[in-house]
Amino acid sequence: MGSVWSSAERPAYPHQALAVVLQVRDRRLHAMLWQRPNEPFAGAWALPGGPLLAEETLGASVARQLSAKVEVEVLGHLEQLETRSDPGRDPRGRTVATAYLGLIPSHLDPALPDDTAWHPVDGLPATAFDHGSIVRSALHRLRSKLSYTNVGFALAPPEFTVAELREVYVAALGHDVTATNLQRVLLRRGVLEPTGEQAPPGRSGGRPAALYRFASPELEVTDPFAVFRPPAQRQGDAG
Amino acid sequence: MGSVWSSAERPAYPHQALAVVLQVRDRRLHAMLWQRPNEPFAGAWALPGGPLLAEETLGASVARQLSAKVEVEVLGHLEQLETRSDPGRDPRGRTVATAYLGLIPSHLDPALPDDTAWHPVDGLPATAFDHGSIVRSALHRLRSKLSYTNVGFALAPPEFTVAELREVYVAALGHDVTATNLQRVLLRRGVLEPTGEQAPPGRSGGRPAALYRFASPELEVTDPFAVFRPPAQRQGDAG
DNA sequence: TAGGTTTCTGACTACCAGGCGAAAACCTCG
DNA sequence: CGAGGTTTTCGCCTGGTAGTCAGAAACCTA
Repeated sequence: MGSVWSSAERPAYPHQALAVVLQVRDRRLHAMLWQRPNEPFAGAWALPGGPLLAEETLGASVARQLSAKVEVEVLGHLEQLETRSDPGRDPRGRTVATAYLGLIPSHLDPALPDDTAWHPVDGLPATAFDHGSIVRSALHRLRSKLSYTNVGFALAPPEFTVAELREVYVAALGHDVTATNLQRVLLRRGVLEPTGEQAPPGRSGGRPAALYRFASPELEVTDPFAVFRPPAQRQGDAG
Repeated sequence: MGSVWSSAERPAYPHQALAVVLQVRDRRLHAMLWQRPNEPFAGAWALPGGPLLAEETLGASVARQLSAKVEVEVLGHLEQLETRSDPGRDPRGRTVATAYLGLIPSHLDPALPDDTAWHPVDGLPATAFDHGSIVRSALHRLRSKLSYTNVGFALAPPEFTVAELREVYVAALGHDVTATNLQRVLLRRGVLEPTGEQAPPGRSGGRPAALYRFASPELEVTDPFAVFRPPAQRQGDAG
């Protein structure tokens, strides 16, 4: 890197920004994919994305590419995931691709182009390139972060009942979660707070639910657990 | 991406693979840096790395670049960290860089080239490009992973006493850790196991310490905590 | 007003991390 | 050979947090 490289020694590669956009729809977690009309992988489903342009960062690029599919304003969260560099990942020629993870709150239903659709993440159709494996990486990242951060805010509407939030978590995590425990854990951590309002009484009766919101619309990590923490930081140390 | 791009529409960029190589040396966590002889940033310290070649993956590239500094065999762990794409990150022209995190066990002392040296991570010298911020990212990643994975195996010798392991953790985490708690936590999780042997009695007396090893030389994540886990996975549920 | 449905709250259990002190096992010195 | 010092190990206690369950609360419909 310190040396001066001739152009022969500094090969350059087209670089793509890809996005795994996830949303809970109809109680299931979906990924946004578009269907390729041409070879290679004609008919297969691919992640939205495209070339990194000369003057933009990868973050700006992925936002720009996504704006061709949905209004970027619907994205509740966007973070870099990983970079794929297998020389054979695109049969047309070498490209490097950096994937991002994007999340859309469940109450939105943005219009999509004709070639683009939502697919449940369990049971994806045939995918192009290495995009199937990238979606699995994104899934893993999301499920981990749901446990020790407040990313949930990016999947849930601005205000919600505990029952609604539970549906989001069940769909995203892929397994059952009890409403009682979800509420208590998130309240104790301080990531959830009551709005003071009540949801309109249900169609089928029952006690009206209280409304909650996420305390911070920023991503915060609640330390995984208190293991190996400096002694002074603990709380209940009177003796 | 589905369309065919002309070369004007598919700009290409030199791509670097960088490595943040960390090791605990003399009870402090150090990063491996080399000093740039030329502009830009002449005299400043930079991460080892270099250009991604035509037929290699980023992982292979970073290993190849590192082999110019140390024998790659000393690396106990290597994982992708993040990709930097700021168009202005290199004043000579745009490059994209993918950083990796590498770890070397504390009992090794590989020979380094003359321009390369270890620097304590708290108190780095002037760094080139965005490399200082990349080191901070690596630090954050390492410290998180020490809490909920067994990456410690990549920083510690193959066999060690609890006191020795404690020194590694104290250096890497940057704060104190009690030997008692460290031993109990790691044993309970099953990431540590006794070898059955004893360390040679100390120079200054004292009870000889038992030797331990990491149970698995593979990276394993011990679930951060049991939050939002499926009900059936719990153990002591008799009623 | 009675019965059904949904939500909320509190109590109980299990598990895990942190801290402390005593006991164990070794050394050196007198 | 015993006393004192040093280091490690082990057990006990505390506090915090997650999971489960049952009952109370609050609404609807009939």
